[in-house]
Amino acid sequence: MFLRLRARLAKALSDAAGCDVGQAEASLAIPKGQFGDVASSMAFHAAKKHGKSPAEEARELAGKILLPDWVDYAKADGPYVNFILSDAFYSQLLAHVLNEKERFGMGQKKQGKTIVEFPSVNPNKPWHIGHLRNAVLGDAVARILEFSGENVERIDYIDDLGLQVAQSFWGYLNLGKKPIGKLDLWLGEQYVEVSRRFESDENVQKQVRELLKAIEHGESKEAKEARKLVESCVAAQYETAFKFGIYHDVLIFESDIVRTIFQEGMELLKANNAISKETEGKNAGCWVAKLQSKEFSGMESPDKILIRSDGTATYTGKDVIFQLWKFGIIKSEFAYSRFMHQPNGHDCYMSSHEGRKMGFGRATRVINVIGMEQAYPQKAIREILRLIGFAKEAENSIHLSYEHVWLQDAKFSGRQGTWIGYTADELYSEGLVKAESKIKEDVVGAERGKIATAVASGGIRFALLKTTPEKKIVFRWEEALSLEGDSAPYVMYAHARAHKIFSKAGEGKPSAKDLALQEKELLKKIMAFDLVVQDAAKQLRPHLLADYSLELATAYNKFYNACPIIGCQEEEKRQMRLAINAAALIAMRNAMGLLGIEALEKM
RNA sequence: GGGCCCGUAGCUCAGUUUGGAUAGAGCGGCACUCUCCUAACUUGCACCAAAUUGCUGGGAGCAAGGUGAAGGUCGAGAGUUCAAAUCUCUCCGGGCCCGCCA
Repeated sequence: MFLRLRARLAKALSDAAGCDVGQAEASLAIPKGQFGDVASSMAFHAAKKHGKSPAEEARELAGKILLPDWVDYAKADGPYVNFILSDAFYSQLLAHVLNEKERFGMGQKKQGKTIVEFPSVNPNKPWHIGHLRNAVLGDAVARILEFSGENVERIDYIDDLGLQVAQSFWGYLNLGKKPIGKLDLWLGEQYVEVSRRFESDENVQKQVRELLKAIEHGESKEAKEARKLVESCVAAQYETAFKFGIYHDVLIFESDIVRTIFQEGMELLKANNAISKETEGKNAGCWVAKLQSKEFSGMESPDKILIRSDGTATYTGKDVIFQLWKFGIIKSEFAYSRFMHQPNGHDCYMSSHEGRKMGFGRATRVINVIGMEQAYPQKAIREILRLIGFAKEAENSIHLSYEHVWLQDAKFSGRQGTWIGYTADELYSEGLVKAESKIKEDVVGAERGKIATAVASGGIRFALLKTTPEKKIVFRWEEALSLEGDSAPYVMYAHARAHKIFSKAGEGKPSAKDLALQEKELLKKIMAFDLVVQDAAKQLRPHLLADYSLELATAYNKFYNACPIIGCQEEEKRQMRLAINAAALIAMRNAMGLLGIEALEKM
């Protein structure tokens, strides 16, 4: 509810200081330490305007300002104006939270649609820890945007025409081994072997190339068989995704892009003179886009090839067309069929040869969650959109980049198999074992399993989410699976405590009076939730919520220790504390939901 | 050659967009809170998770909870500003990108 409080204070402040509301709003913050509940640095700006000292100005502002009843009083501390919140405000806050419940912190419904594309893993290997970072980041961003009021569509791009898939398919056909166990893992392990053969044996190379060509011609027997293999592999990968609460709305296959929308897209680019066919030089015979903006000026050759001289599309070429489709610029439509029913109750669809038309795509904003090493091609896509006159779409093409997960000194390589031992499934199993060891012995059966899976999944998600995306993560088992300190279980535990009290004694009465320090601190944290959601949504940074949920849990634990709730002798105080407890419970649950951490009622 | 990202406590990281008061957490280490053992004493106190008996001294131990203290040239330097971890410039260290690969 901070946003509402801030708006009111900004109005009063700008009236008193005689300046802009926006500036007044920007000057308002929740300070740390004991400087007041809300603080403004407005006096610095106003003082300059009025030719006074900031301290003098602050004194004057504090005396003059017409305060809403949410504020008890304002005081000047040196050049700052600090506001002390009133019992009326805290009572309002409690009533608001208890009333809104799972809607507490939500933003207003917005127009338009945002597509979030993630994690787009090659369909010939299992997800490893690095892929999981992408998936968890994309998933959390999607949850946060949805909560903040946006209409979100989760898309996964399946590259079923790549060399990697052809290699794996060749191995599947020729190595004479039958798939055992989880298909994605089997394919991944086999791919390491095929890749070795591919590099050392020219004959294998030739066969793989031929196979790739056959796959690219959609009608061939090989193409159909390869597609089936790819679909099975993605289904296996999604078993992993579901363990971590990650779901999608639709899968778009590269082969369908080539078959259904590519032609129209290229015609559009040609018609807008965005691309041209080179007749001489090293790119002779290729269709290229000439990237002329400043960002590309330092490059040796700012021409981006979209169609090779042999007439096939480059990766970037297909990506450009795909991006055009995401914005609804291309009119050709995919056919869709159901891919699978997901454990969250929603069906996930896929583009396919046959099926019905559905309303996917046509977004107003597109967020591609892709590693930062792809910054350049992503920039090229934006530039090409701009070149053909879609400036707004270019502006709304967002590359949500993140750094990779590292193994001490090595990177993950599908080809070299350095991922073996670090799959998302293995991480999850280790997490389960670790979680099991912490659960009290008297918890048994289904309940025990439920706690263990929630802790393993939530713990790993949190470990990957708490760091800002642009920082690389060096993977260490102990840290990824840490259940102490800055971790999901810490938050989950605080929630379970609050729930226990709630289930025993109810939600009390939302009336605040004679608040203790710990009660105030907790209420102020609860108040800040909408601000954090707004920031996280605007900046596309889920780690802000990870931080917030830790602070909230800490504030709750301090409150819990300092203020007896159920056993409180004064009935009025008891009712108030129950209300604070219930409000904290709601705030914790909502924050956890945005991170994809299950809010258990018992641990 | 050009460009992007990172550098904050021993370790792992928030804070940098939007400049504002003493730079925040977690881990590890230290001292408590808690449990057990042991020796002596006996007055009060005990509310929510856990437990059903505890408290003080000595010893040992557990920790998804709490408390306290310790730990900092914010990579270096300069500039802008009333004010710089935050903005600008230069430099240092690390990573990544600039393919008719994917």
